[in-house]
Amino acid sequence: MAEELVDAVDHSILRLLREDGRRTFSEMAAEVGLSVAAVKRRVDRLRDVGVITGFTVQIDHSKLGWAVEAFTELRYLGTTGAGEIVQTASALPEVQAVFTIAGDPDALIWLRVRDVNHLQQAIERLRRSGKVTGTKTLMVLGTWMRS
Amino acid sequence: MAEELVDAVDHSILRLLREDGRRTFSEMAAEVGLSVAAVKRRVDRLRDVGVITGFTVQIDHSKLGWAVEAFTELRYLGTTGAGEIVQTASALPEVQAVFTIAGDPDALIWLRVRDVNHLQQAIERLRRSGKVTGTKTLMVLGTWMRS
DNA sequence: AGTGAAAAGTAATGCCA
DNA sequence: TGGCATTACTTTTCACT
Repeated sequence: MAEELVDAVDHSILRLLREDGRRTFSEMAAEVGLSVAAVKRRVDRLRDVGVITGFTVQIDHSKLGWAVEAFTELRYLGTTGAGEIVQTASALPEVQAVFTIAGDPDALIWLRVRDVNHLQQAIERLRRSGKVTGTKTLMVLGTWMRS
Repeated sequence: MAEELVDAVDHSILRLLREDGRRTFSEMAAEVGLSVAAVKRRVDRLRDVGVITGFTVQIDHSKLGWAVEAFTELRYLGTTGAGEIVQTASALPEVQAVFTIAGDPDALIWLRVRDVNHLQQAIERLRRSGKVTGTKTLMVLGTWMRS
């Protein structure tokens, strides 16, 4: 058995950074009971090994006028590869995420749009952008996300 | 027409923070051509008006041993309210997000689990946790997320 | 709204246990 | 790996435009 990649202190640091990605090293150091330098070294290491892939801001998109969310299940021609699905779908600015799926459907697309009219346009562009054979769209009424 | 909540400079700042949520004010100030104090004031304001809801770290969960993702579509008894759906589903630690849906299904649950065995356990707990009448699970093979 | 400068706090680095 | 001390930056605040 190899040494574990992430110990309990690392998990505490990750939890603190999930709650507030701009927490200072000194604040985290006080919480986990290490020095500032030790915490920085752990965070640097977590980035190096790829556990931490980045930091980002959380945005309320409805306040920016993109109030409607939906998921679209896509079915593709049997010859279509996962890479091709991601490439064509992610080209649309309305596409927030692309999940390729085992079985039926072939992909699940997370869309964020201004309104229902905009949703229709986005779905139509999705349909035309690849070898899409069918779609089913789920309109999101409410969202809860962890953290 | 009211004054716009977010102008072009704010959008630039948001883009910079989406790319790296720990960017310094001085770095952003240089990018957008304002003083450090002006950028800080805008970020503070974006938080105050609720456009920015927080900052967080992006994590590669597969490196932490949670390698499997899935979406489960849930159908509930007709009497079940959206609040109840979110409350019961979000109680499971495997649940990453809950989307309540217009029509059929009633909810879409984003799950993150260690392995397929763990997925089965999570789905069984979901089924028993509320007035669930049916489920359909989509296994995620690959994920692409914007930014 | 924005600027510039001072004060306080934080990050980054090197050296030693 | 972690602690400590030093230096360089960054954040924060405030008076002024």
